Parts: sequence; C-alpha cells; structure tokens
Amino acid sequence: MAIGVKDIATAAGVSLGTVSNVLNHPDRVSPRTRARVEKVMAELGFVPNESARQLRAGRSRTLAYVVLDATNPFFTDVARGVEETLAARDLSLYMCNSDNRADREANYLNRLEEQRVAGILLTPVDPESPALDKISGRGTPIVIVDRTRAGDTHCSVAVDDVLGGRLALEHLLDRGHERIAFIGGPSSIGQVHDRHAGALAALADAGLDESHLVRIDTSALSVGEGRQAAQRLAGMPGARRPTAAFCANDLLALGLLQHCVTTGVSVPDELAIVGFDDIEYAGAAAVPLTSVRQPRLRLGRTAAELLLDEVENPDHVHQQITFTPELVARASTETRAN
Amino acid sequence: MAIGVKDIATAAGVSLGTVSNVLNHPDRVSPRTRARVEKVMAELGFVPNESARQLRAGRSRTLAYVVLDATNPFFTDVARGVEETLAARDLSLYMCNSDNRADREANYLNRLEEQRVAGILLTPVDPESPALDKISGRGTPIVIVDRTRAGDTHCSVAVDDVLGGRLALEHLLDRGHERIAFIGGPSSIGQVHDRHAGALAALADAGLDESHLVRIDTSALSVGEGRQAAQRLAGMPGARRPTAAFCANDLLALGLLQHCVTTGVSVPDELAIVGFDDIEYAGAAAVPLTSVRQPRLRLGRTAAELLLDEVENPDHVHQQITFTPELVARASTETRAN
DNA sequence: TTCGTTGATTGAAAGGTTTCAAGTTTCGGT
DNA sequence: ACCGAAACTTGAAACCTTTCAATCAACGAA
Repeated sequence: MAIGVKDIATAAGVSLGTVSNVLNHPDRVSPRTRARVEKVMAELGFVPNESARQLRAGRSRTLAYVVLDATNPFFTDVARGVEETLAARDLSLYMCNSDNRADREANYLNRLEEQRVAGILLTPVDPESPALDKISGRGTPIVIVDRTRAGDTHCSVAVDDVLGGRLALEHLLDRGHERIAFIGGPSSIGQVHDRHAGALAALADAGLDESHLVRIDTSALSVGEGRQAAQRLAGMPGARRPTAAFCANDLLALGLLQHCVTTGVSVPDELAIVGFDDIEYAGAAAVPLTSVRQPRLRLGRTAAELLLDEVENPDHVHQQITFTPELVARASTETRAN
Repeated sequence: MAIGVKDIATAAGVSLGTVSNVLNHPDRVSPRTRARVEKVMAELGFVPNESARQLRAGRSRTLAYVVLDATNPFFTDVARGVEETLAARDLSLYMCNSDNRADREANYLNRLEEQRVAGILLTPVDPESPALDKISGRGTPIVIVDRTRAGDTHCSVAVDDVLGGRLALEHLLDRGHERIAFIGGPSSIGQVHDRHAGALAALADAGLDESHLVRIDTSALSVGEGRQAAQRLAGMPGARRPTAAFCANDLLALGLLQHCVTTGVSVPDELAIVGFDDIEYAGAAAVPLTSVRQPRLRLGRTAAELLLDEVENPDHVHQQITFTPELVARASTETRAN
C-alpha cells in the first residue's frame, strides 16, 4: 500500500541510493534526475518513513517539552519561548502534559526516550528523581525548566522562587499586614515549597514568628482550588482571619479573588492578595492582581538554547541559570489613601 | 553504545526471539526465563528502539493534537478532554502549536505523517485544505476539532459558531444596544467568520441593517490585540462610538475590558462586552464577562473517541458532531436597574 | 518404552531507509 | 580520438525490531 523509496526508484528509473540522495543530499544529484525523481515523488504521494530513516541515520528532528500543567498559561508562555528559539532551526516541538503526576511524567519520558527524540525539556514533578540521570546517562539530553537540581548533572533554567516568596511577603508586610495566609499545595511541589520558604524567611527578617503565616493547603494549583481556599478563609473567625493572602500561583489567586468578589469581600480592603507568575490574566482580573513576575518567554528561550547546545555541541558544559523575579504591584494590594 | 535486544539476548543466554516475546507476548515465555530476561534488561538499562519496533510492526501508540493557539486556554481545555479519553488506553498525546499559521501547520502534519502516528486531531487553519484529504487518504486518520468541513470526508466535532454569534448579538440587542462593535480577525479564521455571520443574521432578524455592526479588525485573537482594539474604539467620536462590543473570543474581550478598566471606561454602562468560549478567566475578570460557552472538555472527549474509533474500528463511518453553544450572562452586559 | 501433545524457544527473514565504497558517465583539454 | 578528473549513480550492507514457521523438550498416556 504505502509508497517507499523503492517504488520511487523503480518509477523514476533510478537506484535507491539516488532517491535517497535527492532526499538528503540534493547537491549530489544532477538537476535533471533530481527534477524527475521529485516529480515522481509528488505524483505517487511519497511520504518518507521517519522510523526507518531514524533507525538507519540515528538522528531525530523532534524535541519535547513535558510540562506540569498544560492549562496553566505560565507554561504555555514558556513553551512559546521555546518554540521561538526552535523555529529558526528545522525542529519540531511536541508538548506533553504530566498533569503533575509522577506516573504520567514517567510514561512520557519513557515514550520519548524510546522514540529517541533529540532532547527533552522538562519541568519535573521531582527534580531529584534518579530517572533523570538514567535517561540523560543513556544519551537523551534533558534540560530542567523552572526548577533547579542539586549538583550539575543537568542544565537548568529557573527563577529564584525563594526570593520570589520573599518579595511577595515583604510587600505585604510593608503594607502593614501581620496576619497573612499562604495558599498553596501540595507542598510536594517544589515551587510551592520554595515560595513558602521565602515567605517564612521574610517573616523572620521582620522579627515575626511563623504563626503570622497561616498555611492553607490546596490539592492543586488551580482556579478551582483557589475558590475553595477562599471558602476556608471565609469560614475563619474574624479575629483570626488573615488580612492578606499570598498565593503560590496566579491561578489560585484568581480563584480566591473571584470568590471574594462574588461574595462581596472587598479586595484589597478586607483581603489583600498577591499571586505568583504574573500571567496575562493577572492584570486583567476583577481587581488587578499584584503578582511576582517571572520572565516566562525568556525562560523558554534560554532553556531551548541550552538544550540545543547540549544536542549539537560535543563539548557542551552544563549550566544552571537562575533568573530574578520581580514584584508587580497592582490594585489587589493597594493601601487606601488615608 | 546503546543496548539492543541482541545484547539482552546474549547476556541472558536466550535468543532474540525470546527477548522480543518477553516484550510483546510475555505469556508465550516461561516465567523463569522471563524473570531472567527482565532482570538483565533492568541491569543493562535496555530501552527498546521505538523506530525499529514501529518499522517492523507497523503500529504506533501516539496521537497528536495540532492546535491553533496553545496559549489560548480554550484549546488546552479541549486537550484535557482528549487526554481524559486517552488515559484509559495506553496511548500518548503530543500537542503541537500551529500558531494559526498554515506553514507551521503543514510542517507539523508532515512530521506527524512521516512519524506514522496512529492518528491526528486537528483544529485546522483552513478546514478545506486539500492536504487533509491527502493525508487521511494515505492512511493517517484526521479528526477535525472545533471546525466543520464540507462533505463527509472526515470526522469532526464542532460547536455551532453561527448560532453562537447570533446568541451574543441577540443578547446585546435585547439590552437595547443598537451600535455594536464586532471585534475579531483576521476573518480568514473560520471561527471569526462564522461568529460574525451569526451576528449579522441576528441583526437582520431584528430588522436592522449591517451598519449597526461596526467591524473592528484584529490581526490575532489575543489579549494584546484586544487592548489595541480598545484604543481604536476609544478614538471614535462619541456619536458614532458603539455602546457594546461582541468579541470573537474571550482573549480579545479580556484585553478590551482591561483597557477600559484602566482608562476609566465603565463596563457595562459605557460599553457592554460579550466574549466567546467562556474560558475560566472570563468569570474572574475585572467585570465578569458575559460569554458564549462551548463545551470544551466534551469537545475534546468526543473528538478523541471518534479518532479512536477510526483508528481501531475497521468499519468506522465518519460523523460530524455539532454541539450547541450557550450564552452565559454576567456583569459585563448587565443593564443598570432604573 | 514410545508416541503424541503441548508449551517453550529458536533463527532467519522482513520492514524502509541511509551510507559509502565502487562503478559509470560526462566533459574539457590535447 | 583519447585521457584524466570531476560529477553522478549504483547496490549491498546496516540500523533494531517483530514475526512466524520450525525445532526442541518435557511429560502423560498407551
């Protein structure tokens, strides 16, 4: 059924090798035969079999980016940065969604390794997983995105989440808040852990003890979970209820904000809110959201560059790059003029 | 360097065939040898070469979804629906982003066909492109998502965009608006065209001529373009300025809204806004957005089911499924009580 | 003891491409 | 007309699996 190089060769009256040359080394073939072969290929609808090609030639023209949550605009923006860098080269990017589940991530990594992709960009569920060493040890380069990893076994591109957490909390403390909620979870997510740690550090620096940061745990970093957190917050007795919330990401913050707005809780007067990521929707929210901005596109571009270098450059050396986050203050934490 | 079945066979003291059987037909092999072979595979870090496997066996366990815009939450939600359906089966989904560019779409489709993926879900730049017939004609099934196509050459799952446009406009007319902006573009995007057509139809039904719908063209369906459209709107002389806007999707609507809020244009009093898609952020916006809801997850699930049927079922027949959109009214179009 | 079964294992062929050493053609120069 | 070099073209081997017909081993039945 399927047309192969052999059929093309026969139909065009040339040898297999020539057909292959038309495909891979057009310069080696005389213009006339090339034209003839190409015509036949078009007529017969020839589609080279990438499996066979890759099997024989050993190379691959696809990369993959395995993200924690494809529905989070933060990650799709990073992906856009990756694509920008790849667009120049003749490479394709497949995006895979681990949905923050180790089993799904493992599945995808397996598949990608079996497929012998040229390289993998990964925002890992657990950056310390030994599976990563195994995979890159066998020859599929991995660049870690939005996380760092102990040691210099891999390239990584990340943002200083601890600093980010610190910035967020300092901002709230500056505005006089002393009972602050940290909304995020599960804490197994590294980003959540680091941002929380940064918040605690800021608290300590301000001479306040940990009791000033009440932790509200969520089961995911989603808008829905943000809404639920809002209910829990609302259920607290007024005296103990926080006057501000630092959310581990913008999705949570948006959910929280939405619930406040619909239930008539005034933001920022009754509750100030800080998010994290500064996704595009943060500034457009009911009350424009103060958020800790990460250079998303840049993250993606840089990660892609590192990966390409590791793929193409034989004396590549691993690099850990860390970007600095930046707090963007908006209405959700404004103090009323008085 | 790389370990192959041959190495495993040697190390385990069995034949190639047996190693392959351990992989593909474990029941055919005695428990004892199976254990031994598996042990050796683990020790040597054997990773089957999918290219070779696919070349010989002819099957593939991956599907792909080529979307128009990976940063649009609408599409990632559809993708989530797809993944839900695929999760049960042992299949992987690769997401590719055409960014609404025909050349990138063609590139991806090419690659995917060369890779011999089991099937493709596609939200096409141009559903009538003959390329689609060629590809599916050669044996790679394609299901069209969020668009329909003349004829019954493919399965498709879509939402009635014309009806959606009509609903949006009827809603605005009901609220007394008679100078309405249609914000969207480029009109080469089918969804934009259909939604506009629906709007025009509603206008006609109301006995108003086309001049009541002023078209503001955008170069993409993004938040940024929405902000720009807002500026153009603001630049119009008061007498001719529309009192309401129907945006071809929620991203535009959010951008428009954001600009209004920051420049002090009151929504809905000075400008009522209707979006399309009802993405998660629509309800959480500065002014909660009235929007035309599409059943996103259901769209994805259904598309995946159709594709699986086409892949697995020899006497599959193509189906065109159309869902009905639904208007969700929120504050952005509320009429002030008076 | 031998035969027939069943179950486990084997080994060669096949799948579609690229590679590369070897062979053939072309062409300018004499 | 002939030579040598340069330009093309060729064909077989190799890439790593899976498949399947054939072989082998074991074991219960006759």
